[in-house]
Amino acid sequence: MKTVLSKQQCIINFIRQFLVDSGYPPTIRDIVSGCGISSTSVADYNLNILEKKGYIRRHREISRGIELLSHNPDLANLNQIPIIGQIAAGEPIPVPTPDTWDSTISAETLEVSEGLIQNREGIYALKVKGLSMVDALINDGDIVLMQYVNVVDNGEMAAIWLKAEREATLKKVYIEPDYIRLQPANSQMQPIYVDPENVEIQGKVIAVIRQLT
Amino acid sequence: MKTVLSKQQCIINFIRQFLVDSGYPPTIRDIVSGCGISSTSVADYNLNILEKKGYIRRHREISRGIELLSHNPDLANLNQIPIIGQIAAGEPIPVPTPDTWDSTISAETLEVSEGLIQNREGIYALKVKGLSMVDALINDGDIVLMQYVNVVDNGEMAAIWLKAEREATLKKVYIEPDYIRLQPANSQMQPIYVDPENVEIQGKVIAVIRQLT
DNA sequence: CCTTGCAAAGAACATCTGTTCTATTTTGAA
DNA sequence: TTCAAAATAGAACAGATGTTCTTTGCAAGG
Repeated sequence: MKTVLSKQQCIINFIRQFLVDSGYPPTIRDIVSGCGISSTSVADYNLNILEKKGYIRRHREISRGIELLSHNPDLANLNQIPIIGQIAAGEPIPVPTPDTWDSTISAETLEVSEGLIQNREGIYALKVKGLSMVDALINDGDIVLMQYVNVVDNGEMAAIWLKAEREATLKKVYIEPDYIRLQPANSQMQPIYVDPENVEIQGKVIAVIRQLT
Repeated sequence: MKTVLSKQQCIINFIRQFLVDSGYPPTIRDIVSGCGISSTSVADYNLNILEKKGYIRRHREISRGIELLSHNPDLANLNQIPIIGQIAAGEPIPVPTPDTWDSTISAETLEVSEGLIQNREGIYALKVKGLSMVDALINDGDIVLMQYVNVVDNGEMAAIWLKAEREATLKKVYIEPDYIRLQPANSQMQPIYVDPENVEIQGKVIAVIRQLT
């Protein structure tokens, strides 16, 4: 199997990894050996192209003067999100209210990078139990990242508790004159319409994470 | 009158600031001029003390080999995964060539916590384009975390390239005596059976991440 | 076929940069 | 004060490292 990554992409990745590992940028010769390049001039050549394309900035005449422009890893921050329970059809959704928030103790937590949850408050996670959400493209065992809210904008995916049916589900919510339309995320499925009185919004979905073995 | 900041304190601050400003660590002579020190040997002398005290790590014989230890533990368990392209039915699975480079590669990366990818090698990510993977519970715009492999265990979800159909797809793969069974992740869907000759495995799916607004 | 331009190899070069050595000054305790 | 340790100066050295130049291979276009 031949090399899958193009030379320039390999260089970018290598610099990024080197930076994380070492705390300082690589030399041209580090890149040469790290990316299997044959000559320093080839690395130099490609670095110039990468600079022209805007991926890096080079500081001439300065050793290790390669600055990665795309991303500042220092800003990356991991957040511990509590997995406070599971969501399944026919079971109540265990949502923490702001006052009970602090006392919530959860066994599991999820590590999420800052990018997924941008400065948002009231984030928690639920584990999906059962196959009742497949129409929302959510499988058994998936983790849904949630944000605690009372109201949602039209079209946002939210955790809904249908009082009459005693059923929890994840759907896109559209508020229309006489009823609320719950649209599955799967475009091949039909929406369902429910009485606003019957709906209780428990939070909106920020992200879905499915981990396979 | 004495300087308020001790020399060593000044050095630490200078290194930190220099790193933020430049993206690479300072040389000893940068420190000399930045902290008003009179000789490189003095800077060297104090850097050694700082290393002994545990504030920095020095990499000998390496230019700019000064690593600030204070902020690094957070970075340790965060990984930058390159999003190297997109996967869609009817398009080749992106093996980045110089032309796909410009349009797709981007310096786009995904920050993933160590837990999601446990010490695995050859991890990359693809963005799913189109609705052709809904039977695998994967939506338009989802990110799939992939690992390069040639063979997969029975039941693992993998990126498949069907040569005859010229179609890329994500399915669970089961190798059976005379054919390969491709099972959608969605249990409501039927499997398809294909000739082993027609199948090219491009990598297996480690995780699916769907980010909603 | 020839030309042109991109990409790559390899080597030589200039200088950037950490290290080291010795001499000198300052500090702090006895 | 006196002396030893700590800290500072300055310079020279050796190795690390970016740059540049020439040559070569290859593919596209005329």
